[in-house]
Parts: sequence; C-alpha cells; structure tokens
Amino acid sequence: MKIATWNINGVKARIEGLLTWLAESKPDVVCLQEIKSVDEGFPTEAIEAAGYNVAVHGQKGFNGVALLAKSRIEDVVRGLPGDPGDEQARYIEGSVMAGSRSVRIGGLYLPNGNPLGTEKFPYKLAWMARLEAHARALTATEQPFILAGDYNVIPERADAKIPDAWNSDALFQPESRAAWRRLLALGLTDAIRSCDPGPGVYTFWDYQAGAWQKDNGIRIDHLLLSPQATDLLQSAGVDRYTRSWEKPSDHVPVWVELAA
DNA sequence: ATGGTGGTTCAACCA
Repeated sequence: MKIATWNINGVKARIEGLLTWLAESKPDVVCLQEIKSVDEGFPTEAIEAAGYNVAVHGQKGFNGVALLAKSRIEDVVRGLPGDPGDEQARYIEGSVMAGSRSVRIGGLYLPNGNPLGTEKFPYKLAWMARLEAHARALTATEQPFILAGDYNVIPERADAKIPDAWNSDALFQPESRAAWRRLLALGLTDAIRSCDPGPGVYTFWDYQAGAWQKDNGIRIDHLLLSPQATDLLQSAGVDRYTRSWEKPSDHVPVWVELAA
C-alpha cells in the first residue's frame, strides 16, 4: 500500500500534473497541501474519475488540504484539535483500509512561521505543540497511523544543500527543530530518513534564483509513522522528477510503501 | 542578493 504527500501549491494550476502523477505513481492514498481552493472549487469529479475518493478541507485563497484514497475514507476530521478558534485549513484526518487493517492518515500543512519577529512564528510553535498533543493521543490508540505533509521544518543540516542560508529562517530555528524532535521522541519514525539516511534528499526547491538548476533544495515534506505503521514499512521515496515539469509545484511528492 | 519567482485574487498576501 502506497501512501504519498504532496504540496501542490494551487490545485487549479496543478490539476493536469496531479492527474498525470496519479496515473504514473498509482498511490493508494494521497495527502495534498496548499490546494488554495474552497471545497466547492476543488476538482472532485476529475479526481473521482481517476479512481479516487476525496475528502477536502478548503479555504479561500490560501492553505487548504485534501485526502485522496482508492478505498473509502472514513471518520474524517477537519482541523487540528486543540484550538477551535484557529480558522486556517491546515489539517485533515481519516481512516483507510490497508488490506484487512485500518490505518489512520493525518494530512498536514504546518505553518511556515516566517518572518521571525512577527506573530507567525509563535503561531507555528503553538501549532506544533497541538500536533504533538494530538500525536500523543493517536499513539495511545495503538492503531497504526501516519502524519504526512508539509512540515515546514528542516530537521538537520544534512536536509539542506546550504544549511547556513537557513539560519535566520523559521524552518530551521532551534525551536522548530526541537518541536520536530519531540514528535520523534513519541516513537514516530521519519520514513525517508530511516530508508535513506544520506544527505542530498530534498523535497522543495524555491522558484527563485535557479534553486532547482543548482539543486539548492531542502527536505521539509515528511511522513511520520507510528510504531505499528513502522512495522509495516517496506520502502520510501521522493518523486523529484516532477520538479522538472513545466509549471511545477515548488514541492515534489514523497511516499512510503507499507506491507498489505 | 532588503532581490529573486509563482499562485490566488484582483493590490495584497503568502510562500
């Protein structure tokens, strides 16, 4: 069973590429971020025609997340628990069947947090604290689960081509990285890191300054697996070839393959 | 590089 995450940076601009990638990569489950669409504007019919069920948590203009799955998507929760006043559409969760077992999938678009010195950075850290609390609650269920998405966190120096260029960026602040490590300390596994520990694995290249041509990338899109999901982990990878497409997203798909 | 590019909505915001 293949589970993928992709920040597509606008579903209207990316629907053709998304359908091409679905046909080629054949994921069973996809977590999409930055759809930048309200629910009614999401291309549900085209994606259903490609063989997927759809659950959307949209927002006008910014943010927005969605789950796609070949199986039914059950018990959908929209919005990250812990702050009913948070209006930003950054989290969607649902259960899918992997063979005979149910897997809980959380798709997330973690706040960017830039620029430092504004209210955006404490919002990011507060959101990460809510994610940690929710991950702890999911762990207690002992159901296999995956938290997949654009974390907007560079975990280690090896996850950036030029790590020092990110020293003043919210994605690489000590507080952001410490919050990431607290997620790992719950017993979650960074699937890409565990399957390919070497440097040079990136998931995002800025549109600006020829970042892709220079391979000036960072690894910020992650799949964190619960202990019960890690037991099923067979492989993980990054579909970097989509970054060379015309009109690409600045992020590329990241995926794991689970047994059964 | 206090710039650079791109998406969405429609002059400004976000990344």
